[in-house]
Amino acid sequence: MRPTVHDIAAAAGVSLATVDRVLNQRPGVRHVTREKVENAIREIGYVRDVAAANLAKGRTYPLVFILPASDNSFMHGLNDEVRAAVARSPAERTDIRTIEVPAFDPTALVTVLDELCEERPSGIALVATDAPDVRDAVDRLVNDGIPVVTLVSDLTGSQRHHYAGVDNIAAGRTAARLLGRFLSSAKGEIAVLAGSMLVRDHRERLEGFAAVIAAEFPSLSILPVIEGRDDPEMAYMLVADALSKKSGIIGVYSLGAGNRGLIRALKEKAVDRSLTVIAHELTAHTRAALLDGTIDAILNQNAGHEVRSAIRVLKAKADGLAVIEAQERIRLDIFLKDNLP
Amino acid sequence: MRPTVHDIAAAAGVSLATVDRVLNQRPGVRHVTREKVENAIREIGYVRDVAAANLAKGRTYPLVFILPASDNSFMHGLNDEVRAAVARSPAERTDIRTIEVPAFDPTALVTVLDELCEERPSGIALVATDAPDVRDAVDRLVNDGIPVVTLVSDLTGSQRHHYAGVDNIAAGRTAARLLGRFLSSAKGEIAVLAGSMLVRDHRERLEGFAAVIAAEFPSLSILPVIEGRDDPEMAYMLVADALSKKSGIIGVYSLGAGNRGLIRALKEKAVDRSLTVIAHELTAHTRAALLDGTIDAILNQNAGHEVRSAIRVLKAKADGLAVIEAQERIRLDIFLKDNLP
DNA sequence: CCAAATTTGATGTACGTAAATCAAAAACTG
DNA sequence: CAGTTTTTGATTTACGTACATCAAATTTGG
Repeated sequence: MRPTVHDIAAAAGVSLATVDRVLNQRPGVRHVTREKVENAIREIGYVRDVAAANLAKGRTYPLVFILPASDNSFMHGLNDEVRAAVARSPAERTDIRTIEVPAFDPTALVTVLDELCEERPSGIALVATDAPDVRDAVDRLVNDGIPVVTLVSDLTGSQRHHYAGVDNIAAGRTAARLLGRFLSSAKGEIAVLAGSMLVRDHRERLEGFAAVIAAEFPSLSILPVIEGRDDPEMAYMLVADALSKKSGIIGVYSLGAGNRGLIRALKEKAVDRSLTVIAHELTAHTRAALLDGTIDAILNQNAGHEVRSAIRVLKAKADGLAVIEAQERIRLDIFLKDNLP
Repeated sequence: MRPTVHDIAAAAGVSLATVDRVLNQRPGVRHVTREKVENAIREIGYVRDVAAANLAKGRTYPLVFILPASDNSFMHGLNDEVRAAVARSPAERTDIRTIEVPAFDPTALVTVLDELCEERPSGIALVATDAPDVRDAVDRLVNDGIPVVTLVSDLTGSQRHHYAGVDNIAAGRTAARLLGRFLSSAKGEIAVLAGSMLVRDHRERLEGFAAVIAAEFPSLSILPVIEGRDDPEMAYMLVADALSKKSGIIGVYSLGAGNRGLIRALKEKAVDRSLTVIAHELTAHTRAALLDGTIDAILNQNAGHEVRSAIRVLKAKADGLAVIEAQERIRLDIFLKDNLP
């Protein structure tokens, strides 16, 4: 059986109360006694039974998720996952609240963050808009001792405790290599559809994509980025327009959301052309497009994993525990029509 | 605060003892009373506090992992993950034992399984060799009420409770599409290196691979499968031999283990040829080969996820709880040189 | 060396559930 | 309706930890 506090007390030759004082860093223990206990803990390999501890403490973790109010499938999916986490709340001792803010709006985000400074929840997860004001607001929270993790998109230069999302530079590079190899030695132009260069994840994907295309696929040239604000309608118009005007396009990389619009544009304007298309985020729309051949590959981040990881990290930080970075790494999924879940 | 057993007792107008009898299906409760309690549980939305229950029960789960004694990186990795799970045992209330059996040896596997029938652990996970004798031995265990999950490779027609591994047909199909698209319209032969057709995962990968190549890439033809028994030495000799004799080979699919040998053969015999190579399992060797361009893509199953999933499922089955299949789905990782972890 | 302050021990209660015991009540049986 | 069986209630202990209280021992300062 694993050792308990009683075993430590016996091993260290002190009382249960003293062990408790050491374990929970309460005052009133002499230095020598504290060391005796700590040695005993190490020697018999005691690890606190977290379940029992939480039971005794009756602790709950009030957490806040700040999500952009974007009308695209990915954000809806992210919302669903947070709701699923709320449903698991009783078992996980969490108490999760969601706040919606306008997308790509640093000011709104800062307002919300500053309000939370007062409320002092156990932890905050936010989809960051990458702006200095937001960074400062986050740093204020961090300095106030409130754990903060960025979700999906990171915040440059901030002191956030953790980023729960994929490596977007790697994602862009991967997209480039897939596109480049699928197109073999063909020569032509690549259209890139993004949401906004205001969010770091989109900027990084583009950066990685452009780097690999430039270095390894010189026969491909990248057209100026189309910013569709993750909005299906806007994406449709912009992409349809580009396809009409540019006849040299042989590939498309959609690195943001709003793929509904992209797919519609492709079906209307590119039926006769054999485009190679790579998109991000597996949704009902992109899945159908992958299956019918409109899209050739989908890069995906699993929103469920991201939400669960964010919660685990926030809880750990709230308790001052270490995070196993390797375990919290969010993988980049690559889907072809054959390995869809 | 979430409801407790006391709340149910009050709501149902019965005593705590009766609630306990219903919750833990103990005898001595009239049908009407039982229903009263069950209604109360449903109405106030009670969910058992598993942490508290486990604490009270002091329950542990003796589990057994049966792994093949193969000297390749993947199996070493699997072993490491099981050891990591052993390290987490105290926190997870598991008590995990590992048994090594000779690889591809149904008889040895059956012997071990039959011994476990006596020992009656809480659950068994095994890397199955796909043979009727093994299936019968597993079915005996299942009929004895012992939870059994297959790990990495499944067992045809058996009543095992769960399979913790990737969809190998999908994996084979994915490999075929990647290879086909990377090779574009090139014409030539594809060499396939497998471990053994005695294990179902390898058979299924081949099946999926061959199906897609035949249906969608008619310019490619598949050479007779090379069986390297997941052994690096054997794989080296067989692949080197094939590369020397067949000059029409333009692609290689390695669907099993022993890639150390494959890589050596490729470096020695195919420096001058531009082969497209897809292999399974990310190890130190395949990773290096992917980075230096010897391998073009790696399909991977995350051994850690498989082991953790197997444990979760075995525990759930031991307690007669339902498994959330979607959560236990093991994803197929696709690695290019750009998205390595 | 005495008083004050600090450190330690002893003990009890609580968290939510499991499991057991024994008594009381209710339901059946003939 | 008495006697038996079944069902229910009341109560207690336990799991491992947290936390509070009060008394006792030890150390410290003057």
